[in-house]
Amino acid sequence: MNLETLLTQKVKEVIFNEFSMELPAVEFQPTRKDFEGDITVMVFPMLRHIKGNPVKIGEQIGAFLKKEVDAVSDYNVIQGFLNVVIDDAYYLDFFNGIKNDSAYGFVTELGKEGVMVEYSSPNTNKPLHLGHIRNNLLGYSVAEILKASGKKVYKTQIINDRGIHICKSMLAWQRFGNGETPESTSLKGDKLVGNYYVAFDKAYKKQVAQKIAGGIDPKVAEKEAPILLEAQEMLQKWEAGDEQVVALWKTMNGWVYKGFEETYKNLGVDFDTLYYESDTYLLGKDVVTEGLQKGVFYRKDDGSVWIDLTDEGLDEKIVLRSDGTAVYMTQDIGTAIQRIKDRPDVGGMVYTVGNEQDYHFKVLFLILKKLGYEWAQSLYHLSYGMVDLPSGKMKSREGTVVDADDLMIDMTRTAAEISEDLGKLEGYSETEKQDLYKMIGLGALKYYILKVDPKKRILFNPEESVDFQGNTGPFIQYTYARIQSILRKAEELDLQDFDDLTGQTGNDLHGAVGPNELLLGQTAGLHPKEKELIKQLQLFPETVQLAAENLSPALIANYTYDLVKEFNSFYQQVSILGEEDVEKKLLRVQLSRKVGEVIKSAFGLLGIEVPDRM
RNA sequence: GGUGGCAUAGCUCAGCUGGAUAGAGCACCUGCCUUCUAAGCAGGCGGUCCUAGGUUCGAAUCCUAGUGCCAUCACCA
Repeated sequence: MNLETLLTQKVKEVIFNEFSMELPAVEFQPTRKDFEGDITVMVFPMLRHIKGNPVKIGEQIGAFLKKEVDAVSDYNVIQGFLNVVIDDAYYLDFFNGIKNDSAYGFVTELGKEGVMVEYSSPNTNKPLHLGHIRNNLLGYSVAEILKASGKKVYKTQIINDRGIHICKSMLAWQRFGNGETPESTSLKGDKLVGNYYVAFDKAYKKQVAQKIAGGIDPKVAEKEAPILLEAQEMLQKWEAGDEQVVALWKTMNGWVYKGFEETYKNLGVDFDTLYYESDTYLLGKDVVTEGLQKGVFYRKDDGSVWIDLTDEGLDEKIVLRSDGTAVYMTQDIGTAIQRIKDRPDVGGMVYTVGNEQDYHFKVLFLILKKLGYEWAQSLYHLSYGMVDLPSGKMKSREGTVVDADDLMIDMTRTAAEISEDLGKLEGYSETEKQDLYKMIGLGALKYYILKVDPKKRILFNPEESVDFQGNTGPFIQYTYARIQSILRKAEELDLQDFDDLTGQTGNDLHGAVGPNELLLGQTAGLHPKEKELIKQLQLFPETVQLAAENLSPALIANYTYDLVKEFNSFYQQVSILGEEDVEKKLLRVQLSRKVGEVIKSAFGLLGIEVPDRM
């Protein structure tokens, strides 16, 4: 039984004995470092149910716990805080119970019901940028966390592969491209297409300026620029299935997909199923027609279809244009329904989309609820803050975006410079080194982004490089590498001694003392740092669950940082391999190994790899 | 204007369902590498938790109002 549950029972028991009162709950918190003890029982909240002096009540409870609970070795009361000292044996026992559990912290029996996590969902007219990186890292990580918490997860995205923005790039390429291809220019396909998106905007602005100079009203000029009209015409042709336009569209999208694939691969994210807007944009229409009959929607005189959400404190929202074409909302309705059809085991969905679309998703979920879909109540918008530059918002048309590929290259380069300065990679081949630099560079970037609460905006200053010291990815990777170094030496030193480190049964060196009784009979006790480490390890499973409930990788990042800080302090203060007492040495090596495993597991949830050396 | 989010050290951020003297990192200052990797450890400096009320034994945390920043309210996505 979990210690807190046991203590809760016992506290309730003593209160019932003394006051004939059934406490609804008992509150705990970890004891602050400045006081003696491990777990603190809060007496104040009990005063609502029973009358008395908090110090006295604390004393009564403390005495009872010490007498009745083996794990409680002592206690002290300060004000309304009952600090309980937990016996080393309890912690050792706990550690022995988890040390060989390779999936520690994870729920390995997945539930029947699946959850679909959507992320990335880019437009195919320009390359991915820093904003997409945050989106991708969050989506990937949340999917991994949900999986670890016991959910069956499908990663997906909706690729916005059609629309006027795509036509703009296509038209500009036709106009100014001279038949350029990724091959002929050695450019990534998404970059090439993105260039033409910018080229379109340039030409468009020029035309608008000319018209305004010619005395035309700016608003009219913006709508009537010839190149824009042409793009709109192209969209109509695309919708009509014009062969040439569709062929060009396929070609250019193909270039973009290849480029995206490379970026995703470098970033280390993946997907289980893909949805394309061009396949799904018509789906929602039928649903809207149905909803119209059911009275969920209504038609205005001009033929457009709307939903009235004023009862919910929202506005009216359009779901179909007067010309019968679909809007974004129409398509999202269709896509959601299609996904549940495709995967009947899916009971909920998580949409990883920036907070600028909060309203859109509020409306979408409401519509699906009103349409009577039960699963609509299990839809979540993982709404995250924008990534801003010191100059403000990133704008692709103005070229102020931080490109995803460039950023990854920069980070890798910085990691390489630092590593070379430190010069600890003797014996590594050039490819091994490059792999490591990338691992560290991306570790820094990913951690930097994921440690921040998703809903908060991030200010990214390209002038200041992401740190590699302190609360950073590389710091945690470094600690992992240190641990691996210890484990390598431990094996070299005395393989026999550490047999059970690798999970093999091996011969028991210590005669009657089995691994689960390690140190239990000893008087020496645990070093305070060892105890703190075990306590921190204890928190991992609940942290995974909490992160899953809150869809927050930041909780995992912060947990890992605390664990690693604790380990480094331990590492500095006690000798591991230099310890003479064999049992202590063995415990310390095992502790180190477990910390390493948890770092690896936790970072895996963030999509960050860990190195054996660095 | 309506709605939603955010506001904590010079900077970047933690602070779980209200609990003890509000914590980290960066930056700045001081120590520690002939001993398991110094991308580290130990310590110092640094706070009107946006403001004003309220609830409570107790508020950075909950409620109300205000201020500031951001987003959104399009037959855009």
